[in-house]
Amino acid sequence: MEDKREIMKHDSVGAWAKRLYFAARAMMDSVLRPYDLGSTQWYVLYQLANEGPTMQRDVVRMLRIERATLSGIVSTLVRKGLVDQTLDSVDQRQRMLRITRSGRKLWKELPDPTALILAIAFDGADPIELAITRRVLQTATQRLNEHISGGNQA
Amino acid sequence: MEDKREIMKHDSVGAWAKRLYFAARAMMDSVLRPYDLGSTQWYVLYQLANEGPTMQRDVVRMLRIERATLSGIVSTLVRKGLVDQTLDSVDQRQRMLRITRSGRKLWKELPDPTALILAIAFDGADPIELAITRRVLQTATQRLNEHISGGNQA
DNA sequence: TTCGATTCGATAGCTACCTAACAAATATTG
DNA sequence: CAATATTTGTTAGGTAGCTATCGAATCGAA
Repeated sequence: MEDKREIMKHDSVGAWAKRLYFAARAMMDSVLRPYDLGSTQWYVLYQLANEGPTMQRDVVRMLRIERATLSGIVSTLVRKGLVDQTLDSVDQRQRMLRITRSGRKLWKELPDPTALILAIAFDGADPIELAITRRVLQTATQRLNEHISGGNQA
Repeated sequence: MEDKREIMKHDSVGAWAKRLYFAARAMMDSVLRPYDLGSTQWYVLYQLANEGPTMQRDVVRMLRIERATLSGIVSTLVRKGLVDQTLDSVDQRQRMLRITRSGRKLWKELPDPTALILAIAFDGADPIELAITRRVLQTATQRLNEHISGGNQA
């Protein structure tokens, strides 16, 4: 009764990609839990703390998530008082996101969970093998994405 | 303004693992959408159709998800009439899951989305590179998981 | 200039994951 | 045997993703 299939079969690359993603998420969540922050909330804060005020729609592009997803995350951050969201004066459709004072204060206390994950997961790994892995994953991802857009549009 | 960080930095292995997982999920979802089934629901059906009735807690182990997560998925499948859930006669804590007649009927119409994903993503890829990739991902996952259990318990 | 298309954000409703807390059943142990 | 511990499943509440749809603002083109 051994385990067989998660996303895709057996112990395929796909199954391991999923497991790595979940392990990394678990680590990130456990680092951020004391601060009551989710992982994507952290990314938004990172952006605003390091690059300054950003249009909401640019954050969508950078994080590669849907507008609707970010909309919820932003409203959570606003509710917590970490971010504020104002109408852009030129284009009234767009919203400008800006970290608040208390957001910046929290940000200063925060560890960088991504650095920790990188260190634990890949420290000492062979750079060549890492490069191969990256390329294999990237190629597979591209193929799937092309198939989805191609198949649905043509 | 290029994209920087998803889970972990830049175009790290971790970031690509996440992207591959989401691309595969998107493909799986799009194949299953006409049948009104989610990906994990499909895995549960797969198990019950191919291995026969299974204890709920064994499904938890095989799918590597939390009891609470499966609980919700099972109740969805029961609501749809695809699976039934009965008390075990010996151990009244446990529930036995069994595919229903209409579940089996649906199962016969269903394509295998995992085969499709494997074909699109990895067909023609170098087996050696795939093996390397699998090993890199596996090692990284193990390291993260060890760190989580180790760090929290010791 | 007006009418239609596009863009941006919000909302509703869904899947899939998680933790925490609880109740019931069973196992263990003093 | 009784008290305690463990196992199993559910519920509540949270995060993170998605699609579909809507309304408001803006842009373009006839």
